[in-house]
Amino acid sequence: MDQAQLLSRLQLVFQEHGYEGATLSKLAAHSGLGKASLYHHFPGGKAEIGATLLSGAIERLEKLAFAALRQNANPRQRLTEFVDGFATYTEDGASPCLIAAFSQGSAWVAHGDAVAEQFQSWRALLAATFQEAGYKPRRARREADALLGVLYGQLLLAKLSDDPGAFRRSIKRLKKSLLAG
Amino acid sequence: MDQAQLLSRLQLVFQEHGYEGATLSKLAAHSGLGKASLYHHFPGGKAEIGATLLSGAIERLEKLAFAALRQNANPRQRLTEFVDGFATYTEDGASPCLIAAFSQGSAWVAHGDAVAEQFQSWRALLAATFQEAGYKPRRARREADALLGVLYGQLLLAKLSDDPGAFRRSIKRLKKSLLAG
DNA sequence: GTCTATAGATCGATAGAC
DNA sequence: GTCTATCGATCTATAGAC
Repeated sequence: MDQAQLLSRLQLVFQEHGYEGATLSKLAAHSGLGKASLYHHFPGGKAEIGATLLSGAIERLEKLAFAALRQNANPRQRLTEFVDGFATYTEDGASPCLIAAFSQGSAWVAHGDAVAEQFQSWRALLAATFQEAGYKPRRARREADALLGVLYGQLLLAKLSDDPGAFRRSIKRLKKSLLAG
Repeated sequence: MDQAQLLSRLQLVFQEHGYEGATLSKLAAHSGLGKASLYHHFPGGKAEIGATLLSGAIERLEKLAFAALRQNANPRQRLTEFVDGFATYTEDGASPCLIAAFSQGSAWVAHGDAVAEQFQSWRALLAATFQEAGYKPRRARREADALLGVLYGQLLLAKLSDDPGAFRRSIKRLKKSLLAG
């Protein structure tokens, strides 16, 4: 099994149980490795596994979604590409995404600063793009917050309603309203 | 300390750490009671504490928010009252709300059916109200999903961005667009 | 109704064989 | 690089004094 596949299996455990609920026993069982093998790959134990997954998720979300906002296309085009990228990001099994799972309890204490900084940077980038699209600064920030809120909210909604299609439908809606508004 | 205050303190622990991360030691420490005392009040242990809090949260959300949708006012008026009620519900310290905290891991397995049924019922009620407001059935369901998604998403966003005001601002936005759209 | 003390299971983490 | 065996800490839950 290669590294990417191992990380993917470990990530599922964190997403399913949250950071504190993802015990080493569960991580070992779902990865097919013994506990000691996990410590061979991640000497820092559970905290290092979590940090590796979290930074990987941030990197992937940056590359798939937010990078589109830094390109040269017109602002509304960039925004719809961002939404598409976010949808792609969620397709590798990231139902309620890993970053949300890490926003609770001791995971937040351990890794929260890095997440919070990255998040604020993304938030500012998105607001700047709305501003380029013609919104005044204040309004642009609120549009950015609203868009982020919808994206995260729909992820949770898809799980609560046990309806994966709900997320895809809301993505289509979002793109339409972005192009229209 | 009365029962309501005890439940409120216990709820904070579940919201902070998620269901699996809310250990009896933390629950005892934050409630100011010993572990054995908790078992006196909740013979079923952690599972009963969780179930009590969850059904209380569902009841409160029904009463404060969704009940408004069952009244006789015109549909758009009911919808804005629903949004107001949802905002009120979140003010008793329910940052990312308890129901969201229970949507992970073993809490979902233990209490998920009750949550899922209640949630689908709420979702249908909200869709019906949008339908009364003039939307066709399909469109009404999507408006309902979008609204629920925004509400839940903004809760998470307020935590990630460490900006409680963001939620309040998005509520104002939502009401305006509901009245306009 | 609350406490201390503790049982038995499981936790994160390590040692050492292969 | 993976395993079994095991450590001390912490977990859920209980017993019994007050």
